[in-house]
Amino acid sequence: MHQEQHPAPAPTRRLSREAIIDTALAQIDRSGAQSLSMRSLAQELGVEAMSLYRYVEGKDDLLERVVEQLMGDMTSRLDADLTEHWQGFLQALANEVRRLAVEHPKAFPLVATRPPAAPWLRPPLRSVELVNTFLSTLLGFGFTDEQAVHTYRSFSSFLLGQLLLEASVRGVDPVDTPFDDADPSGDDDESTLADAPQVLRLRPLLSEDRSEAEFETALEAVLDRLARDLAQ
Amino acid sequence: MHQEQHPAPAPTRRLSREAIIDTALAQIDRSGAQSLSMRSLAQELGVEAMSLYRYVEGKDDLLERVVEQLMGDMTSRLDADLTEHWQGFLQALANEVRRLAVEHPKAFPLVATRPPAAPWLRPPLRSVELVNTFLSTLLGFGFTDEQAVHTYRSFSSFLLGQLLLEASVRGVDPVDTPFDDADPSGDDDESTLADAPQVLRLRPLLSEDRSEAEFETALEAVLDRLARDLAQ
DNA sequence: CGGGCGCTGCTTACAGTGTAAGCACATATC
DNA sequence: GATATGTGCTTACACTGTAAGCAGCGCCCG
Repeated sequence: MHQEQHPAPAPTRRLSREAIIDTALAQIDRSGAQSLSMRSLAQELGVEAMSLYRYVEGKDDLLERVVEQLMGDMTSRLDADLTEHWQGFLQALANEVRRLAVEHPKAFPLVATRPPAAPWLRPPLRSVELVNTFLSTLLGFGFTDEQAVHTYRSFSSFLLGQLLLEASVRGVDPVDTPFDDADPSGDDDESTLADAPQVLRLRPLLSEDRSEAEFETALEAVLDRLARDLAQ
Repeated sequence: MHQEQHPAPAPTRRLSREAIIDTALAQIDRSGAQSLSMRSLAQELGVEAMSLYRYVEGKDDLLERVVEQLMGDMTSRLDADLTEHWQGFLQALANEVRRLAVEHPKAFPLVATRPPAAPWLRPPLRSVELVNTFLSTLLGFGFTDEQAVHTYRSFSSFLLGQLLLEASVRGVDPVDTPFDDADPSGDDDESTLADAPQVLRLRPLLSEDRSEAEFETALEAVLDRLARDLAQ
């Protein structure tokens, strides 16, 4: 029904919702969500801005679609990832969401901070299917309603805090060459840190990127905690 | 030095950085950071938009100042709040930041998600002084450098996840009268939830606002975990 | 006291944003 | 071939942040 009948009608002249969303995501990955405009997006698609409105309700809708695309087949990947204990499920979910944050650090803030469609959709778990999978999986493992919901809450805020911070670290462009940044005397850091001796002293330690290891251990801590809560 | 010499020169005609920042915060509290514009802010101050630029570098700078104002005297309040054990300090800090999130739910996303000035400033702890107080307090309690930094990391992502979610729940305007929202048949919720039976079933449970209690118990969990880490 | 000077707020202007409304043309159908 | 349908373009408007320069006031100094 929706098939093309021409052998090769035009190079890329044909617009499509998918292409728009993909290009939008690409542009966000490249230069951040802030600098995405309907016009720049249209230009990259070789098209005029208003043409996009045939496929998308507006910018908000577009961003929502991008988020939807990112959450994408996470649900299916998790269904396939059947494990024997709930810890395995949560671990798989955590890794899945983290992969998203690491692969799209500039886009992750969208997933994390866009106003959720419904009050029970807690970022960064933004798809109803996914939340449903979450709840029914846990219920399947014998959780009570309260336990499942409590776990959902704990887990989402764990993911949000951990990954939003990690994404924001990974999201900054390496434009700031950390050495030789002109201005060798009144360095921005030094001046601000004048009366913050501990920060100054611990700066190298604070700047280390331990995010992967920290994520793992924090995840284990959360799982431990949940196990303890369940046992009690 | 900065004294006024006139008895009463004009009603409010005198602009000031403080007044600008306060009004900006008020406007954000009222209608969200999204809808704050230099022009609307100027109008509320009975002034033209460009006048603001005498006191503020630009909009980004303004928002940064608002954040600064919010973090405000938190450091001093914490210094006064000397406690005997590090748990007390972290508890006081947590409550302080949570108070901020609860009192300014619409402004808190700024604190939480604005790109931090330095990589070692992890939202929502956005002031160098505060971070310095954090570190030196913990060091004062006998923490090693690594332990202090680790605690700083754990604690900031705990606060971020927990409070960003709480603020986003509290931040939505009660415009959505939950009943009688026209459109009685194809309700947005029902339609989306058609194939998410668990979400549909648990909706009341999911919509409950347990944020204060959850915050307390999550905080205790984090403190327990940290205590365990330290002992080992 | 007068003349400059600096500060304050205003005016104008421009480039950029999201998007509403209607037009032109290519395509698909009868 | 005529007509309907959709696709992309054009134009337009209200709004954003902000650069540049100007008008008037109060202050200080000669």
